Amino acid sequence: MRHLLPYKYVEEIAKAGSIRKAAETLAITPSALNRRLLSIEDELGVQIFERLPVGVRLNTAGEILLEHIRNQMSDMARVQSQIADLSGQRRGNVSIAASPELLGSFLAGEVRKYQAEFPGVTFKVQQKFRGDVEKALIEHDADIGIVYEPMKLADFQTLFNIVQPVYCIMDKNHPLAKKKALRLYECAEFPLILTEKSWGVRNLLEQSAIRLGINLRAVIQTDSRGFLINYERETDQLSFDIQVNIPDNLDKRGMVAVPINTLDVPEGFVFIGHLKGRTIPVASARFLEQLTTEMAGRFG
Amino acid sequence: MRHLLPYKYVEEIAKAGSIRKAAETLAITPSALNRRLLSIEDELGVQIFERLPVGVRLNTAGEILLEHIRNQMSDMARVQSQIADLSGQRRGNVSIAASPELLGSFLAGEVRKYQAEFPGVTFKVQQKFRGDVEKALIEHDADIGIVYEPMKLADFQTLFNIVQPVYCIMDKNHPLAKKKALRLYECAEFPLILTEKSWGVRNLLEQSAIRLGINLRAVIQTDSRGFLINYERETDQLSFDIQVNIPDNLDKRGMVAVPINTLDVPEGFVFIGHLKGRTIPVASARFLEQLTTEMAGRFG
DNA sequence: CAAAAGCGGTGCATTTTTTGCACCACCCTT
DNA sequence: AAGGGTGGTGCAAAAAATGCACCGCTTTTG
Repeated sequence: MRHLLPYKYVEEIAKAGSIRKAAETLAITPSALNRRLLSIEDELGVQIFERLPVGVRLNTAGEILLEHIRNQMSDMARVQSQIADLSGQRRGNVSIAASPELLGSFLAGEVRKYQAEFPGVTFKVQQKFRGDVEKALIEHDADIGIVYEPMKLADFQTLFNIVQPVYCIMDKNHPLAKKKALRLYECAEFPLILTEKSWGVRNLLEQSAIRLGINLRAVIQTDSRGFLINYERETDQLSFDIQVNIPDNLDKRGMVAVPINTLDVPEGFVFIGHLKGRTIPVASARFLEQLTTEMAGRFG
Repeated sequence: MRHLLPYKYVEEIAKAGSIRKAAETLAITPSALNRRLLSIEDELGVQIFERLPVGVRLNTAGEILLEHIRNQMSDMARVQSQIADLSGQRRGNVSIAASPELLGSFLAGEVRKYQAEFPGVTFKVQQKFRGDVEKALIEHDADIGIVYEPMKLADFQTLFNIVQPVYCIMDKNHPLAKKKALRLYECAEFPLILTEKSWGVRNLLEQSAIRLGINLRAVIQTDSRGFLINYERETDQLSFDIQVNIPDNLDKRGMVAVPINTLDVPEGFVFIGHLKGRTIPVASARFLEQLTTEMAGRFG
């Protein structure tokens, strides 16, 4: 859309913090970009950026305008998506910001299923920690937010939520493998594979450990789910995950998943939704629908 | 805002139903306007208007786009208003769509009071019948809606509502003038000054009359409040209005207002609000605030 | 039934706008 | 004091938008 090029320029200048840098990434001359900015400010009657010796920075007026710009651009994306949908073609981009806990096999499977049906739809999946999912929505960096144990939900329009108990994953020959449910102190006797503290599961475990006076001993601490998958574990080591991520074929890999007593470690909540007051593009809305239906069917 | 000129063009073409006519009111050549439209459709990848032998008409895609355009333009107005407000100047336009019942002395007084404080603010006051107020909001023809006895409120965000009983207005020497409250059959014995049936007050009266088996005899029927004000009435004639429109100095004009028994004629409701999901400009928001505060104080 | 009038669309010359280049004044870091 | 960074500006070139004249078409009019 050529007519909202000025918007793109403002956004880029704000992001780069300098006209010259923005001009570079926009592939135009600083002089041209500068003049466009001046002309916008002229039309608006006020400055949008305050000029610093090292560049420019948005002022209050600029922030108001930038919010409008972001709304406007993503609403235009919605319009295009909706128009494309009219002619039967399902196109567009589904942009998801999710906590790392939710980026497991489940989400990947759902994306694949959706793409098989609508090959014209592209996906953008970003990993964001609990507090940052909402931020990504606010900045229109993502249409859909999926959070485990969110920190706040002020601008978050929840469309679906579900409880997700924490499971302990171990070798099928592990001493605890035959139990129906585990107490946390039982787990604490073995070497643990844990994620970073910023993950929701780890947070639940730590808080429970503090409350119960238990010390969790991490032999491996990582923030990478990929590493966890590829790591060939010792038979006595334990790891943790939420229900949604436990694959059906876990036993074929010689592993089992045992739930942890919810009195010890409370169930966490998964929230799925979008930014309050937004109408998201058709493709995103449909994927959201598929996601929640599937979740409700499998874990409701 | 030069960059949303294309939007203005699309809106005007849709309104005019013909490129040539639109070009005339936009003061440009039909050729130029046509090319702009073609370029927009080209960028969008689909036609926005279907071409008829007698002109053009929006298709579905065009309607989706037009809704976006209207949202976008009025949100830009809000941004400008908010930015202007930052620098201490209160500027902008307050656009009101109100039922004729509410266009009496009260609203006029409030507008005057507000303009005395903020001379930079302009007002646009449109009279709309009950069902059309909401329509004006949807089409972004007005920021604020004020309705008496609305027909539906699907897209209406109510910020304030208040009951408004119907009063009977008469000469101070009228036989009924000394009463505390009137029954409808008492009024029906005298010649009545009534508004058109599309007015909410008239509607309330008619429905009550039907229910009670009373016949209302209108000696004068008008849709003009101005006429009512200037009409020098016979001493036995009765007119009706809602509480909010009864001026303080009514007795100085030798008239009195007597409420009608609410068992006969139920109280009507006044709703004040704006379009759902909108953030209205600062000036409008402030005026809305003044309006509701004043109403609550005087009639709450 | 033919002429006239209205419609959207297009080629071309003209006008307006935007861009790129070179350069200025300024501030901070070195 | 020098060097590298910043935003801003005059001027010529490039690009985009516009107006004019005209086409093909359909509906309306006489």
